Amino acid sequence: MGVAERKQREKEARIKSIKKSAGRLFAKKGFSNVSMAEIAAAAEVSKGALYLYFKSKEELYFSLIEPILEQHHKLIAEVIKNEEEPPDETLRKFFNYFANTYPNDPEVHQAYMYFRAEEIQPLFSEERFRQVTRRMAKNVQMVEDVIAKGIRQGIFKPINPRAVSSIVWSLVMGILRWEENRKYGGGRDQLQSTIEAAVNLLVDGLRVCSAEPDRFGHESKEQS
Amino acid sequence: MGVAERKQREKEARIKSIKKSAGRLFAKKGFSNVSMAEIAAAAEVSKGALYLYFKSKEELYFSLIEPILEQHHKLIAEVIKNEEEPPDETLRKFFNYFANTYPNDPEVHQAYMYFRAEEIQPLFSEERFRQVTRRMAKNVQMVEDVIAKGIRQGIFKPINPRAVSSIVWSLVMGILRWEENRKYGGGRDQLQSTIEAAVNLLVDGLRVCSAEPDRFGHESKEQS
Amino acid sequence: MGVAERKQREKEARIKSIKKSAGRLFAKKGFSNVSMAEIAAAAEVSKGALYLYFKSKEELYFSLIEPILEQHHKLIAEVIKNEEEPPDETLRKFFNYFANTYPNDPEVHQAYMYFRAEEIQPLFSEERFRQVTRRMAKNVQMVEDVIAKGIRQGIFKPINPRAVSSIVWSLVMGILRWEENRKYGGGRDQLQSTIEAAVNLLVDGLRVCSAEPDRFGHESKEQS
Amino acid sequence: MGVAERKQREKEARIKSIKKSAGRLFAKKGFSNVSMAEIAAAAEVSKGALYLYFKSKEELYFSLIEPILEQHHKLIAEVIKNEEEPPDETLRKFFNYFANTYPNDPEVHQAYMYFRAEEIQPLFSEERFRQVTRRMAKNVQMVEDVIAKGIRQGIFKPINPRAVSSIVWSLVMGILRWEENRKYGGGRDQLQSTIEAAVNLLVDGLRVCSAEPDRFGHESKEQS
DNA sequence: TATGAATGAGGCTTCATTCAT
DNA sequence: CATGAATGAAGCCTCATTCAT
Repeated sequence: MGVAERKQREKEARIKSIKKSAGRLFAKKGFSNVSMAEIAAAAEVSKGALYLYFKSKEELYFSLIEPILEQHHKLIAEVIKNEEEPPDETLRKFFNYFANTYPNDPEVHQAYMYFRAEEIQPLFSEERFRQVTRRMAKNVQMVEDVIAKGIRQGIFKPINPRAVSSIVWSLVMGILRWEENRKYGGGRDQLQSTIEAAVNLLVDGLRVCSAEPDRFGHESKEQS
Repeated sequence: MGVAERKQREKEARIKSIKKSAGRLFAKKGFSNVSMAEIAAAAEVSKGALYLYFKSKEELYFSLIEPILEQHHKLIAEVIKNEEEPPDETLRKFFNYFANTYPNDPEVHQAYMYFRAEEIQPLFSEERFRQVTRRMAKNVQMVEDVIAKGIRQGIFKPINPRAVSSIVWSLVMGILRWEENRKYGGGRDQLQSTIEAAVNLLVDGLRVCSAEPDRFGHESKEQS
Repeated sequence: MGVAERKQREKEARIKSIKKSAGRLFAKKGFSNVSMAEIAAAAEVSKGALYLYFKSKEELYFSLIEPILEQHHKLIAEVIKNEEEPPDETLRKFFNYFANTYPNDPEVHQAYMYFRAEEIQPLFSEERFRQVTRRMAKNVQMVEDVIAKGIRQGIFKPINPRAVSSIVWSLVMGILRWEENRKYGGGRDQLQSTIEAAVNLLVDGLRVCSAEPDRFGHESKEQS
Repeated sequence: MGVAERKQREKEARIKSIKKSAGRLFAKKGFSNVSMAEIAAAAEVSKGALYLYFKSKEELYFSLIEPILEQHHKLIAEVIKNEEEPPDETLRKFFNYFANTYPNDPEVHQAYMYFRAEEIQPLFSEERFRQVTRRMAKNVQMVEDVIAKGIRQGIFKPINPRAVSSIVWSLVMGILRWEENRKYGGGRDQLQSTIEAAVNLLVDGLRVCSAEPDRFGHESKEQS
């Protein structure tokens, strides 16, 4: 029994190690520029071992993408269900979610960011591809809902919520990518502060900029 | 002489054709998923001809990246030198620059977007790589200067200009990518409107949100 | 012009050389036991060159099988159209066809003999597979027709022509294989004489033999 | 003791099961297209267990071939020793032996049919290879002896007995293969009837046929 | 004794690059 | 200059075999 458990643990550790290495590499160099041999070497397993756990390179990639999409979905769903919460707060949480989870698993997040429809589609089975895009679409929809709620509540200006959702996702993904490049270039890690600045700008931009002086004072406190 | 000139013209046309085809393909499928044979076929030249004009696949890629960086640099330099122009207007122009030029040459812009330090570095000579990153750094610096000017002029809130510059670039790059994926997925092309919405949000977010009602009225006109 | 022609000739020579080597190897070791690297080495070309002329290993194999099937078909068709010719003579020609052509191109014939439905099917496209089996069926049919004619003419005993066709093909293929094995084992080449003996036995066995009614009656009892 | 016996029995059952599965698979797909994993799964043992009983894949294959050769040898020896029996009857028995035993164990017989000198030699140790070929040669010799006896007895025409032996073996092997392919193609199983038709034809062809001298003369001219 | 995870050699195929024409 | 056939390294994947348990 103890043996079986240990084996199970070891197996899981191995899978995790492979995923970690693969995620790092995919994130660093993109899907096609990473060879299975490279991944195997990074994970310190044999080439063959990769295929013990993942049917193919695509499967491995997918196994990295999929849980992130799932995770995002859940997170946002959770937040959105909180009807009490002001939408700007929700947005802040959304951004912070990335700022907080990204550093724990940057590689995997990046592999997701690196998802490019036109590059990936020919490599994946149609079903897999659709599965990913559908999930992504849902995630976008949820942000859209937050924005729409804000508009209904009169907190946000009446802007096309779908456009804002695109902007929000573009902004987050863009920043993650940007900061990663910066870090790689030797710059300091400023993900947290950049994300924070971004969400502040965004929320300020979205907000119905009030006429009352004290409102402004209140806002400037938040932004500082 | 006339012959020599014609030959020269033909040569240039050929190079242009190759670049166009290569740009389109790189943008569509990424660097590694495009073969030289594909590019040659698209440009209607022989594989060998590619190597007459470009030392390698990397060189060809670089030849696409480089002028864009140069172009960006010049454009922003131009704008920035216009000391009279309000910085928010400058930002608007910056975003519009992408919205306007991208559709003309989406391939090349995208090839630039795909430039990711860690992916590209192993493919390029160290010198080339440094050249590109240096150029990019300059571009970032120029946006930073615009923001700084806005802050000095009291038009923008006092936010770390470097952070804002990162955000601006992240946002633009993120949107281009995002919209490309959306387009590929069969969605309508909404690059123009998304960019416009984004810059409006950004400028509103940056602006010192005034207490005067009419200022607000003025702003909302711009945004609508 | 001369250059183009020479190139064409060289190309054809190369293809022929590849086919020759491939045929020899397939015949010797079967489809799956031969590697493309082996074929390339035997043909003294690079691995890549194989793919200049053949899309895949299967395609190469098919290119060896197909013309033989075609050839057989034509030959038998020709013979059969000769309505004047006694069927036993036709059979003799059929056997001699193999005895005569096999030594010129033993490898290719063997690659054909080596065709095994269950081994090949999973490796080939459904269409290719059907194409081959259909052609084979036609070839069998033609021999059947010869036998049927002989029976109608009263030259052959009334035996199920389809069974005889199977036997004829089995016999020819069996002998080619058998003799090849013998030759490989160091034995003398006796293909010609074996084939001749076989066809003599076969024709004698088929022929309405005895003049005496009761002898025939006796035989037919045995055969029924 | 009882335990030891049971273990022994279990072990033998296991070996038998492995051989059965392996034979079936080899027959269906050929030597190289069958993986050890496949065999293990079919036999419901672990991959490792295969190597407990067989040193290698080749050894396993050999263990299937060898007893058949042995069996053939014994059977024919038995038959031949029956000096009383008319040789045509012996031939009939020989053919029937295949027709009767093949369906019980088609896999193993086929694995034997696939034995082709040039394919197998590189896979086996020299000693093993020689062992198999020697055994086969003996088998051929025995058929030859039957034919020779028939000729001596005046029952068969005076034809080269060695040639006839080759033909007999070629015919049997050819038919087994042919019928297997037919069956795979969806056709009805006609092994029994085909074998019977074949032996009838063969015996008729071999037999000193006509009562009239000139008929025989005519024939013998053809055959010589 | 039995297992099956792990290994790594080797198979098919693609493709950047060269070079004879 | 231009071509495209040829090369061979490298990529993905399979599988016979081993070995720790």
